[in-house]
Amino acid sequence: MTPTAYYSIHPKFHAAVDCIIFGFEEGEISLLLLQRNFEPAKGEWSLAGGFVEDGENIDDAARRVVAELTGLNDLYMRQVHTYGEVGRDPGERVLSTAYYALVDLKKYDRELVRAHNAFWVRLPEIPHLIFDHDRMVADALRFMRYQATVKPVGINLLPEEFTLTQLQALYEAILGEPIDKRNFRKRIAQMDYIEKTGHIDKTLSRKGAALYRFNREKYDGNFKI
Amino acid sequence: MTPTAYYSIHPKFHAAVDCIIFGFEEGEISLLLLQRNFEPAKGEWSLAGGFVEDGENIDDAARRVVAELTGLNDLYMRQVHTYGEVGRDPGERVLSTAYYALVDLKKYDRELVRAHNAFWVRLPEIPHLIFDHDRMVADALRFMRYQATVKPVGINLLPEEFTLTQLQALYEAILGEPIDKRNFRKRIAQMDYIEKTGHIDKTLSRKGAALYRFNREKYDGNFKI
DNA sequence: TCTAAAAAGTGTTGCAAGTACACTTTTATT
DNA sequence: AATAAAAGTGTACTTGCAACACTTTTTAGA
Repeated sequence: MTPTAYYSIHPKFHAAVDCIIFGFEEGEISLLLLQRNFEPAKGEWSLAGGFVEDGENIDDAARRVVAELTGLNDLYMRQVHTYGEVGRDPGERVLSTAYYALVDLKKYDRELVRAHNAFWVRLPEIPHLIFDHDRMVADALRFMRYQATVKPVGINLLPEEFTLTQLQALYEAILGEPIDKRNFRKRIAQMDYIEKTGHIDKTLSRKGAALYRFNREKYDGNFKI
Repeated sequence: MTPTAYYSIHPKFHAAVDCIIFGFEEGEISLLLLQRNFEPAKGEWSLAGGFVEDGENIDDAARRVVAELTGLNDLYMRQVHTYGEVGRDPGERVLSTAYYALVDLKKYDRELVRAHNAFWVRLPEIPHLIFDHDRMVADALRFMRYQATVKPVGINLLPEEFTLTQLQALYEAILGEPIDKRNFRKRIAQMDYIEKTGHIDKTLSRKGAALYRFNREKYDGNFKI
């Protein structure tokens, strides 16, 4: 068999990425959903998705989809799972790889979102989605919550310098449950990669709150060996 | 745009599954590797792989690849990750989803393995593999080891009734490090889904060892709520 | 200037889980 | 009867996690 025949006897498929784009603002997590204005499933709610293009890495395709919709680059983005059931897209056979991303709701491009017929929906109010997108969201949420207990997921959602109160609000939003303030601060104190800057933020409190910063070098260093 | 056009303007790709098939016997984990007798990369070592076919779920494709090579069905098998770098397969663009499986080295079909030019290689002796297969193995191993700390990965590798010594040997092989016998037995005793059968195994020891059984109903029940 | 309000900040105790560690019991074999 | 080989067993220490409430600081407004 020639090299070309080795490949060509096998079928090809559309490869999609579906992005579970979580937005964070004021202690709440939202999910970016699109109302489809095309078939199949026109009018129904779906995740932000797109097709992988020729010459495009699959991770880059996911980044592109998020950027096209929100104008945001350089996000925290992770692959969740690949869904390859035969009938999952009733239109044609499509293999879809799900990614989740976390974006700052203060920074996204409102025009782009509106132009795509997209809307931010708070987690408890998520409607039923098309195809297997409900399952994708559930899988992504579980994966993100697990990761948040292990690594500093979502630090990119905070300003460069942030207070511990802000950080706690972020984690409470991600995990979906309240955290004890003293225990939280104890845990953060053990992480040498979250360091006090010496600056004080007075905008959110009368007393003033110490500002902290995420030190990526120290964080990466913890896993080098 | 017609529904068909919506799909057809996008490219299609070959979809592969690559299987990290771990075999267990006598306290050691091996990996099933193939020496490729076709281009590209003829003569080099690779994972067991195959292409997803029309009308075939991707999970089923992975099961089929393992079955074609070992004759074994109904294994513990989990999706690890999808690799979609543009140049990962130098022949053509192929998106590959990696799965890991755990099989019993006493049960596989030797003829099938030989016919496929495949060999079991013990973990420390794994050679360099083609493409990004080295990374796949590393990812799968990390994933399996994490899972083994959380759930009873690999119970299917043991006989229906097994001794705690056998179970410990399995976990030591998976995790790649020795485990304290007393601590291990304490941990197992807390798992109500691993239950004593009342039978005694005398083949492996003079004193005789109590036989245990994995109770799937009790295990699944632990996560129903 | 005194008071009230709002957010930041701070320790201790108990419990559970994990880890380190070594000897006794049982029985088949010689 | 002695030996060998594997099974089986308990305690003390450490560590991480969870529960829990008051004080400090400062500004805004009376």
